[in-house]
Amino acid sequence: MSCSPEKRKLVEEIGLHFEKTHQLAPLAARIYAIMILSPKEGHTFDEIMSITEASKSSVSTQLNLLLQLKKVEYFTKSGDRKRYFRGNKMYLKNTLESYLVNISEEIKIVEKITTFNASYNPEKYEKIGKVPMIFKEYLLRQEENLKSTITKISEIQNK
Amino acid sequence: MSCSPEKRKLVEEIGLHFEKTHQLAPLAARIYAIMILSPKEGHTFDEIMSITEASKSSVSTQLNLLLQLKKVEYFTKSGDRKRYFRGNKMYLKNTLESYLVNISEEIKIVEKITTFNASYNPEKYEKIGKVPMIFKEYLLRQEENLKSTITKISEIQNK
DNA sequence: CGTTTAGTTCGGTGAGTTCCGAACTAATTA
DNA sequence: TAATTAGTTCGGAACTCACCGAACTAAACG
Repeated sequence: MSCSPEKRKLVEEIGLHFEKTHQLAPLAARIYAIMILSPKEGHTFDEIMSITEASKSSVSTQLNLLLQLKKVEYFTKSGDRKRYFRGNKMYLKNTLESYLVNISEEIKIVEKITTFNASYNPEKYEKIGKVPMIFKEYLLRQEENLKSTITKISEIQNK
Repeated sequence: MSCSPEKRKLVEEIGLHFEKTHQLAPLAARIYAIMILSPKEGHTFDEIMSITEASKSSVSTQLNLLLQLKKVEYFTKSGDRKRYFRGNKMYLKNTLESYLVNISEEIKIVEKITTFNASYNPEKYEKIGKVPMIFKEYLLRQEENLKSTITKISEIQNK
């Protein structure tokens, strides 16, 4: 049984974080946390059940969701009917790519707001001045930061 | 009555965005969107009711929530019993500051994961190599970007 | 063949959320 | 003083969500 109290505590904490940042149900977030904390060897379905203390059906549903989202993958061992689940090796890259989508959405929203204000509230728009522009510049820098980080990670993982 | 079909559509769209990014109920998110699209003049309670087509009680509850979160503020006009609601002038700065909190949390989480893996899974940790380090560098750059943007906005708004 | 293993699928259930109407309050006006 | 205005508060209806148990399937084993 591979679960120290320390790991259990970390699973709880990282789970809470993943619930927010990846918009996952509590159980899915905890399963994902378990995967991240065991980078290579993989866990069986039963191990996940016993660590999370959740039911078979819940583990099945949430695990399939994580597989579908490509946050988790599995491998098999010959002469062993079980599947071994682990975090997708590209999980950090995938995380960054989803951040990139969010940033692009936010840039579009900011553009729509400034366009609207410029044409419908020109006099008020003048008063707000440079703030939306500075915000957009911030978003563009962040987009750049994300893109270059994704490239760096890809270079390492594809070699 | 200050509500073109274009504005209504934008309110819907930005509302959906705010629901996710600010974790607000649909109605609260729409009210906040209305405030952002009218930077200065302010809307009365009744205007908000008629734009959102929501009930008095719902508008009251969600508006008070937004006031409490300092996303919205109000002013009054002498000889007029109504309150005029508008987006908090510091809303972009406040938004960025909440991002900053999230980034700091994420940095802590990444540190905990790498520490855990370094001590409990040293051999696997070796194989993942530089990826978590690159991720942390990305987060630190983003933190820096946020901090300098907040400073810029403060300089403009405090003068 | 019957049984075990490794899951999946279905029909709830309990908790939480979002919104509403109705009754209320507190200040203002006629 | 009665009525209006500008909200607030309360109780509940309708809905969603996360999870569960029980019954199921499909492959492998004895």
